[in-house]
Amino acid sequence: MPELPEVETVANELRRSLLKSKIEYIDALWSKSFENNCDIELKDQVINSIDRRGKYLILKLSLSNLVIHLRMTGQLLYFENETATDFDDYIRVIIKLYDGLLLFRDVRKFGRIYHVQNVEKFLSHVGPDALDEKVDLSFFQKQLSTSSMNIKAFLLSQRFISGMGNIYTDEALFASRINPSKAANKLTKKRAENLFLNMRTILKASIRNMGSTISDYRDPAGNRGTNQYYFNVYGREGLPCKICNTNIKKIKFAGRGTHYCPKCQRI
DNA sequence: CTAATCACCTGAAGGC
DNA sequence: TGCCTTCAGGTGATTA
Repeated sequence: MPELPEVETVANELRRSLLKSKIEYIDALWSKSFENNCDIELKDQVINSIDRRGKYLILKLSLSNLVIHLRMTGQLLYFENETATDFDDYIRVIIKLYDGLLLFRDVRKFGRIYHVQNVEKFLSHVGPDALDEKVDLSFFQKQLSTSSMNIKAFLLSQRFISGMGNIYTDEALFASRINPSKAANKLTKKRAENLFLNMRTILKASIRNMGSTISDYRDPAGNRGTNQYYFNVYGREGLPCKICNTNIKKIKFAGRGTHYCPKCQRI
């Protein structure tokens, strides 16, 4: 479900309500949804800051950290005091605060809340965030040059840079007129630069639109995003390309549904 | 190293 | 109505 812009929206929303809140207890209704990798007591720890790296949310506590990945259908729902109204069958973890309630709702049970001591170590396999200032054009080009993977799998892997998912990868490749099967290390300098700029523009625009809601995504207040109204290829199979009028194609590629314009994105 | 497939889960949608 | 298949904003392990 959520990619970088959606997780960023969740982080921004949580910062309004969660900072300085103190944890009373955490109750995992579905045990796999909460992974405790750290012996430190959670009770009475204060949420000091909320960060994001790629699609991971990071709640920094007084002594340890909660790292959250929403995967496909995860949602964080916040209720001030105890006015929780949607305690449905899909609530997997209850994070009870002294002044509120944070519910982790997740239909497909893929999402996780990890309790960890060392975030850097825990996320050592994840590349820097796509919008991190240290990911500049030269860093991006250097990453591209290290891999012969196709560009779609490269962007989805999270290893080189993190935060791009299926939607924004398809959109960024279309905007850059790059075929998904192109090898990362074979992109021309010009195409690589285009991709870098389009990727950032598309991610930032979606953040301004509070993310994209296809079906499940909601922010902590239950709001939908509106960025789905601006897709150029995702979910537009059979519809005319907005540039050249050719029908947008959908194929299975890199294990995912992949949308592209066969004319604008020739191999 | 890359690429493909399965596994983890549930629900919605389409075909018959 | 119901059964069966396929698909879904993700990722990690395993196998070629």
